[in-house]
Amino acid sequence: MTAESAPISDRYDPTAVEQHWYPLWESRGYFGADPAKAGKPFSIVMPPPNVTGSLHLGHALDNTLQDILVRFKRMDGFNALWVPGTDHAGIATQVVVERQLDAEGQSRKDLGREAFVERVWRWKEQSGGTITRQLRRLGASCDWSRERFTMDPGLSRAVREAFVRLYDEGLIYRGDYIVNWCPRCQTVLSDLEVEREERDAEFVYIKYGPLTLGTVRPETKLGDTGLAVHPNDKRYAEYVGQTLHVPSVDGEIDVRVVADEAVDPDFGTGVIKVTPGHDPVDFEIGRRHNLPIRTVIGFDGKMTAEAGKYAGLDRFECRKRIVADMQALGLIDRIEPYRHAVGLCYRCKTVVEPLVSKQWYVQVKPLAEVALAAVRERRIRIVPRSWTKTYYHWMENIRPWCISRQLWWGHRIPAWHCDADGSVHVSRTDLTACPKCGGPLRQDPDVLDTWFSSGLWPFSTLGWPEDAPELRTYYPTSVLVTGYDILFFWVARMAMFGLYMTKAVPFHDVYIHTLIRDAEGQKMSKSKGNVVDPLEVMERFGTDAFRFTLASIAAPTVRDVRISDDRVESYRNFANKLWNASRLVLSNLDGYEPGRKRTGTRPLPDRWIRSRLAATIRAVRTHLGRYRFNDAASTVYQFVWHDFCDWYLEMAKIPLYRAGDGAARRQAQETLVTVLETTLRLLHPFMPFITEEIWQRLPEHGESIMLAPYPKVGRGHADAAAERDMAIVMDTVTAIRNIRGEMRISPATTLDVTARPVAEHAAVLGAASALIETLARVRLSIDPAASRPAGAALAVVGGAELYVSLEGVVDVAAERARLDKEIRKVAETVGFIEGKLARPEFVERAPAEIVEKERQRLAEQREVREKLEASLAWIRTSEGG
RNA sequence: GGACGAUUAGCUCAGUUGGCAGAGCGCUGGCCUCACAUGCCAGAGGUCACUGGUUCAAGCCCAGUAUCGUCCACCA
Repeated sequence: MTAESAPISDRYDPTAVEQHWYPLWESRGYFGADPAKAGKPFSIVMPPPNVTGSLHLGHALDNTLQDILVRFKRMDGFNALWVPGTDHAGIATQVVVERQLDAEGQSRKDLGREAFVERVWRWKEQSGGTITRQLRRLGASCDWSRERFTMDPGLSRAVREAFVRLYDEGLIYRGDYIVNWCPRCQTVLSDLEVEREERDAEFVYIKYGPLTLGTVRPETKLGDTGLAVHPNDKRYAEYVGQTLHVPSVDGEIDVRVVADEAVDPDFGTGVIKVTPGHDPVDFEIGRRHNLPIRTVIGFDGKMTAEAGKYAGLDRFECRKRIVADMQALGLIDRIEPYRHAVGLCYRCKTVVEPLVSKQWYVQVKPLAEVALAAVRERRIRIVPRSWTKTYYHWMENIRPWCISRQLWWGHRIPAWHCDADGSVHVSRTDLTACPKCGGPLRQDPDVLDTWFSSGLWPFSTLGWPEDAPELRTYYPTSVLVTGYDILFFWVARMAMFGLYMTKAVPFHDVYIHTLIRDAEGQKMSKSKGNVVDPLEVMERFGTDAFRFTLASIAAPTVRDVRISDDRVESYRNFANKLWNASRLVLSNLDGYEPGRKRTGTRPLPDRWIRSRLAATIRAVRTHLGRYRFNDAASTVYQFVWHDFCDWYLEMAKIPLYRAGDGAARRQAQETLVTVLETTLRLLHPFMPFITEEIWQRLPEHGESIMLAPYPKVGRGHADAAAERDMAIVMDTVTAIRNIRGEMRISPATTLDVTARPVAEHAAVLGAASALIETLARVRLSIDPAASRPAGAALAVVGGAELYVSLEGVVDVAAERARLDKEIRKVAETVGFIEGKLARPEFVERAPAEIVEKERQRLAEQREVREKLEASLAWIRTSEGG
């Protein structure tokens, strides 16, 4: 495709462009990484989305940022790898399939384990491609040939390896403890999987013989095996050690009174009932004092046979009944309203029931210590730093991790039970006969917590436990990019497992980005109906605009961020701006000779824009290196729109459109092409599609912009003199335009302006007079000795006076108002600086350069004020006369 | 009960080591100027939540207050 082919539309049409380039990039293998290739390795593993999920804004942000980094590094000569993949998401996926079955009037039990798991695999095959297709739509340049799924054979092998190693070292064990049980999902949950929610409840004061105590869970009264008070509580000292026979709902019961530090004497009556079977605190108290466990609520959430006449009742139904019964028996002292936090299953929001059961645990304490040290010693760098404290706090207070789940979808625990001799065997390979007695074995029915396999992700995806070349080249990975919501779930687990399994950090940097909310600041959720669909946004505004929005939103210090159409729209306009700027360049290239070396010195605007470009490149590289995506995005935005389009293109039109001077024209063409081409490469990681499309239309281009080098800045690219001189020109133009605006003079009118420059600016203004004449629509004469013509407005720019002749007649009132305003502004500044310089402390203590700068500024501003005031006086006299 | 974050223009938000307050959108006025009206030019608009402190100098550092938000936590 060339500039000479079909006319280019004045509207950028993202859809066609995006559909064209992605498949081409992918099929040409640009995303593929080769461990044997040259270049310093740079690697990222994608946080694996749920295999059956679809793309939401969080994924879009997360993956856009990763893609920006990977495209940047790849262009910059690194051997860059981005591993994509998906997670089997045990409980989440199982819940979805169970709902499907439910709609068909079936349950997983009806199907049986094997058929159910088969069904989940089918669902995975069916919907599994959705999110990866959507990631392609987003432009994600990951190496799809290395796509992984947590239940792939290789990764499953890694899971077993990890499990066996931990078991062999005594860090995995099995035991009866109180757990968080979800009666709906029929599984245990880890502490992290329990959400807290404030709810209104009743605080019921129950009489236990001579003692009275408050509880929010009266139904667990049936499981009480003791009462507890604080050891120092004198009120109840006489009862400690006694066993009380007290009337209850079902005759008399025996409860032993114990003294335990866990009781807060100032809360309620200072007495608590101890139900070791249904409360974590009570469980611990029970253990300390050898109180028996009575389980009165079953795994189904209904009262057990132990509950006597309440057996079979739903636990909440039972609560109401038991309160009514106690009231009838006069066992209730009083009831108070009470607000407290209840634990909910993070998947289905069912109230979690604490129950005692036998589960598998990882003793993570020793792993956590190593993971803690890695962050403390900065071998893992968390960005922004403020998250390290949260990480420390969690790691320091870590408790055993319950890893077994009573689910069917997931990695089955590699442990086999022999019913004959009761032995348990953990193995990397499937066992069929008991190694001890030769008898039959059955595999443990439970599966592992999803996060167990995700915790291995950074190295399991690279071939671990094999000594794979990928692992040797790309591990430890360079950076992990994720939201703070899974800092504990995932990042902490990877840190622990990575260090334990591989003796190396799994990643050098962890970049924790913001979470996205809707325009009202609400958390997005399907139930609220406020979910912004990224695909719809891409459809409406284009992928590049969407990506740029996400990058501009990613400020490192921000926790939550909102997204609104306005913002995406403005970046859609930005893409369009770039498109049209390119159109201007491409349609003015006749006579341009690509290979030709430039001759002579460049004109000021060319030197200036090249210097600005260099500064922009430098800033973008710095910002990306610090994960300041928003700063990188806004820097390049400012450069493209304001420096390049608003100023340089307007200036370049002069040599471009003026016939005759071929050399000047070619010089402008060379700068236009160079700056545009470099800008496209600079922008490519943010806006991959439009940059490739335009780049391919340039007169000289390679195979793909993806393979082109990322812009670098050499010494000598910065041109301070050009920037300083251009500032004078730009200020002059702006000052004249300002007068034009204030006076309501049509832009079509050419004005006469006389400049009376200070000596050092005379040359600059002289050289740039054609520029100023065009940009400000004036006829400019420069005269160091000029005096003010009659009927001219005045502007003061950098020491120079500009007399803007207004067709001989100044709109006196307007000019006076304008001058008044200017003078007020300047006077304020003068006063401010004078005040500052008047204080001896400032002059004595502040650095000399700052004091000197202030002095200079004061002199300048005073001069400006004088000139403006003289002009105002002059106006007054002409007004009066 | 802890911890963390936020409070800056009408709105949404930047502000990296203290040295004259910034952007986008919106608003006002003028422009269909041969890349772009998804545009151009100009402009208005801030006691940087509050109170103290440190400093020659504070949006930024320190202490406290208020409001909002998030996470963690076994006061039943």
